[in-house]
Amino acid sequence: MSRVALSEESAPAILKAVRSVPRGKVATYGQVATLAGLPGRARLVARVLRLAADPKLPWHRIVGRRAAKRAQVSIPDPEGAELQRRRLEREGVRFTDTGAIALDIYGWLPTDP
DNA sequence: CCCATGACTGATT
DNA sequence: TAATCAGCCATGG
Repeated sequence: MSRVALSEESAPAILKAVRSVPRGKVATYGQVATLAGLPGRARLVARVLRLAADPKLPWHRIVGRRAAKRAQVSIPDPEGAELQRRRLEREGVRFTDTGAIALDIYGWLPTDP
């Protein structure tokens, strides 16, 4: 009867971790997964965010690790990627000339609120 | 059970 | 820095 998908079951913890990322900072999918107690489930985090309908959710603060070393926000939809970038820049997150994010500066460290 | 897909990631080249 | 490859995990056909 209760055959609920794992993504639905883990959603609460994942969304909570996402909401814990402070403004002006960014976290990676893998980081959020670990924070949610689901190490190694980065793709699960991505799935949950894609299906999340909560407009209050700061999903734009979650980026792929690739976004750190080079330009790639992981979002398939070009419009969504552009929206994410605008939202981040609005919070003070700056991108390099190549379109990458300096995680060593804006990457969130749970010990740095 | 096999296979394909994906808002991922680390290692290699 | 960028492009590839190979693992990885959950979901759905």
